Amino acid sequence: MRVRLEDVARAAGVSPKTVSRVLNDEANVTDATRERVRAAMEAMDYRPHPSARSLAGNRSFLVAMLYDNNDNPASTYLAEIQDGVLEACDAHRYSMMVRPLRMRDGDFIRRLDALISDHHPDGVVLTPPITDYTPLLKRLRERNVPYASVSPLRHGKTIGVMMDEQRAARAITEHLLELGHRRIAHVIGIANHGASRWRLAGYREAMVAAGIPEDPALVVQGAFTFGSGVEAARQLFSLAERPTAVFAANDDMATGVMWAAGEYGLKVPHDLSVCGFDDTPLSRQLWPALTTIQQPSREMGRLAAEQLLSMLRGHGPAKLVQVPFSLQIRGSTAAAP
Amino acid sequence: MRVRLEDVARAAGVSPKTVSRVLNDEANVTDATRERVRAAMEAMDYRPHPSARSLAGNRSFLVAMLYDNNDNPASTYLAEIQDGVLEACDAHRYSMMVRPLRMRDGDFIRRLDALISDHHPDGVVLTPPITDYTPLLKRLRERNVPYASVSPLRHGKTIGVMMDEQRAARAITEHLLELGHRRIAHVIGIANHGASRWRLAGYREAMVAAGIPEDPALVVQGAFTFGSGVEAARQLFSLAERPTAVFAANDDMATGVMWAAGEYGLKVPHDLSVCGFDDTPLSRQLWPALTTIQQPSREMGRLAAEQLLSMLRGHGPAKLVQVPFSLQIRGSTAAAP
DNA sequence: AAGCAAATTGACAGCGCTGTCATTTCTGCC
DNA sequence: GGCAGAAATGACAGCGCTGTCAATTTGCTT
Repeated sequence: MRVRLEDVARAAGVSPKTVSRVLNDEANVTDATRERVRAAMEAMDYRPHPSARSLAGNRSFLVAMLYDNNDNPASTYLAEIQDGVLEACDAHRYSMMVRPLRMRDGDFIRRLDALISDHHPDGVVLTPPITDYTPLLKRLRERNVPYASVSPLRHGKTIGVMMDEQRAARAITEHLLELGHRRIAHVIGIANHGASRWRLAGYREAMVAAGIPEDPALVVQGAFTFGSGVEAARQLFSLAERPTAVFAANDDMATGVMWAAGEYGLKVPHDLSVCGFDDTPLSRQLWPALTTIQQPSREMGRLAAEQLLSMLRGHGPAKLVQVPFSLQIRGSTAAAP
Repeated sequence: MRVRLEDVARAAGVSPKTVSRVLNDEANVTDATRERVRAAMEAMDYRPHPSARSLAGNRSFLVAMLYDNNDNPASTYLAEIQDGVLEACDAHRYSMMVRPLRMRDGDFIRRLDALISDHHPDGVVLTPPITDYTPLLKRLRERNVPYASVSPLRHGKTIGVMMDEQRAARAITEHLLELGHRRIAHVIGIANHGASRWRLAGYREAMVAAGIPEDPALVVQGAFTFGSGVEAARQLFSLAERPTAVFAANDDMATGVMWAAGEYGLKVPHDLSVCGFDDTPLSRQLWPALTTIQQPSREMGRLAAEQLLSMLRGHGPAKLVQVPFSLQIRGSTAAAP
């Protein structure tokens, strides 16, 4: 038989309401009472019934994680964020549900409404690129559902987590410059994604600072996929004056660049330096291993959820926390030929 | 203000209980009444409150998907299954929660217990490799939680979904044999995973049928990762008598094999044919594209959940459904040199 | 047309919690 | 020591549904 709050109350010699107060960390309970109740809960292995809690308390203890599984970045990235969000939710005894939302499909606002009406999440975690989709943000505000974002494009009053991607991109470009490279190409990610913009901006910033005029032929469009990296690289390698280094906006594209280098008989890193962004597991498995920027995706998911939860629980003002990046220098970059 | 069941009842001129019956597709409601109630629900955009439903009805309308994020196969595989499970749950208005369970950690039974006590899932979907972990299955039965499995190792009374992986592996090996290959190597996946066993068995079956004696040097251990594929291939390419074809137990390892081929100056498919298993997005992006077995992961997730739900809803006996595979012949395999 | 079983519908309590507000118990202070 | 005000605790209703069982209606027989 299930242990109920009432049973705990009887065991601890207090009223059910007091047990409820302890359960919810409310004020106005003496330490002695609190301790007694805690002990009773522990002893009886009491587990509050989430449905009863949410029915009576008018909150769901549910966080929904929204992602776009159409236009999405690498699925390992999302999987890691998901793990992080889950960890934070678990820690605070919230449950989490995941929700794919295809923004290209027209009905996503209806699907969002259905999610809210059907499940009443207390809050929502947004992942790129839907962190930046204005109609969606608007609807969430209208419906009064708090949200936290992972790597949002705008940093206004948004809460969540971000990394200084522009500075990271600048750092990795500077690494190439220090190795003596001058003709450094950049492969852009999907247009309009914040990640693409920042990384391009960081690349440009470093080049300008080094006094190298921009060569438009060296900046080519990709789409975050391996295949788009291959395409972009073929374009670059067909140039009369080839680049000696390529900075791709993510690891998948960088891998594509390395693949294409093989096709053109270019040895990495001897003839061509390549670097990426994200530090996916793949990047370490390549040979040579890929120089890249480590982005702590799992941790970012955790922190975003943590901010959301601290807001939901009224623990002071939540903010947009910044996580550090780290430049992982590996075998794919070397001195310019 | 929220529309409640009572409001619908008033609008339809029936008792709340009757609306409840319609909501739950129960018997003993005349078609006329049912229709009237349905119309009222529709008109008022009624959404039942899940917590109230589960509190009163003693069921949660929740399905948990369990996976091992430690020892896991490619995360895209899990992501696809997750999408499929979600689709099925949505269709039947169940909610879904995901649950990583690291079987290498000792506390996974405790974590499973916590999941059950905290969230009361009505059922559980198991993904490889935890489909086969006996203590876990035992605990689920003890706790009386129904489950469905994706690609379970044992096919006893388990419900869920499977593919005839052995026959698929045999088919792809036969494809290599038809191309004239005799020295065909196999890279095994993580030991004990059902996938590894079946694929090895299918390979052997085809070789035996073709009358080719097994050369133990051609069967090497891998671990489903790109890196392990590279390692395995290096081992194979160092052999005095190299294989002319390699069948790797999944696409990631096959990609590793192709990578290593580049290191050894072997042109795929001219000098070496390579094939994989899974038909991951990556396999199409490679050049040459990878010959592989298409496994409908998303569909498998959906079907497994569908079986579970039909069992939960008492819609006849659920079973272990089988999905077809399809051999995707692409550029990475060609006639033996 | 009466009579009976089966089908349909409804009344009501209660699932396990929390919100509201009343009550009791502590403080500090003159 | 007595009193006001704050802090701690408790009583009780009710969140939105469903299970149980009783009441009513329907369909069928004879």
